[in-house]
Amino acid sequence: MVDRFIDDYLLYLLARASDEVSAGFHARLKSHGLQVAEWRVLATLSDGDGLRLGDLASAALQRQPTMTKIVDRMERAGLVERRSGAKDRRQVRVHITPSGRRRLAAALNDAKSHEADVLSRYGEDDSARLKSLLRSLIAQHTEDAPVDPPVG
Amino acid sequence: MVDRFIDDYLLYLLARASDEVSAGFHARLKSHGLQVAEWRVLATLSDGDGLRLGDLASAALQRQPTMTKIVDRMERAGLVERRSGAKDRRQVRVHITPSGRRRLAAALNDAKSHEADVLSRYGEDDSARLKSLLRSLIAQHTEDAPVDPPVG
DNA sequence: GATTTTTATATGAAAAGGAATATATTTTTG
DNA sequence: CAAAAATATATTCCTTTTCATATAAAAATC
Repeated sequence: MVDRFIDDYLLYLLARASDEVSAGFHARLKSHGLQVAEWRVLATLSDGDGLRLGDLASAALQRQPTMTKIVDRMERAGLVERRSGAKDRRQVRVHITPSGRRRLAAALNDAKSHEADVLSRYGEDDSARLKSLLRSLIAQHTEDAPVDPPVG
Repeated sequence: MVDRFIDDYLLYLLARASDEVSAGFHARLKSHGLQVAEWRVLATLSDGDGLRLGDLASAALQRQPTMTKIVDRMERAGLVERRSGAKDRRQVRVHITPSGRRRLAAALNDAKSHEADVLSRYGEDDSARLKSLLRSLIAQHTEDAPVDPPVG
């Protein structure tokens, strides 16, 4: 059981940690009437001047056609709005609405207290180390789009 | 951009790290004709005497009704089989087949080299620390099903 | 500057996932 | 031991996602 490859496999540990640690908060989100991706959309749009739909998709860890539909839903719900802003008329900039902002505020409180609770088991050092390692993993795979990817 | 709450939010860092780090390997899986959950099923069943469907579901980070359908598919594909083993006749034990084992072996090679590649940027220390922190997060949220959950 | 290529978003059909519940079996309780 | 509660898996219906591709606009090329 403990000697299976997968139990020490980085990708599995990451997925499982994400899954288990998030479960409680994601249940809270549901009670706010938000899906996980919708929460990420609101949190991403909270400041700044809107985001292009494609950028929003990658920020929320979704594919572009999925984000089109998420924004459709959220627009219907009045949480965000599309503005055909820029000079490039293909682009759609998505903005958070006042109603979206209110919804976000509620979820944000839960997010903060949940995170504090999770990290309360760790000291400053370990908390910082954990986040730093995660950030480094993200950076490693974001910056470079390798011409000849190592394993494929 | 860097000062948004979400960019320093543990749950987002975990999800994003998992997503980005896994992307390359998951693409490889697809070329082996495997979905992520299917790969986890095979890797989980690789040793031992089969697993109950429900245990398999949580090992593969899926819900039980989803796992029922995954096992349906994989059984049709000849990768696993259901055996109505135990004394408890409600239980279904899922076993990997020789064909499933062959498919697993191919994916396993990719998994190992991919992980080695990801971790090659880190020393022994950081690699161990990362895995240890992840394991600790998992343990924290697995062991205890708190009677009165902190945030909900 | 017309044609080709690339980029951004949308659409549509099919696959997958999720919540609630059904079914079958076992365990518990009185 | 009969009735009730609990457990394991399956099923149904509905929502969401995915893949491939369409559409529209900009950029690049000749």
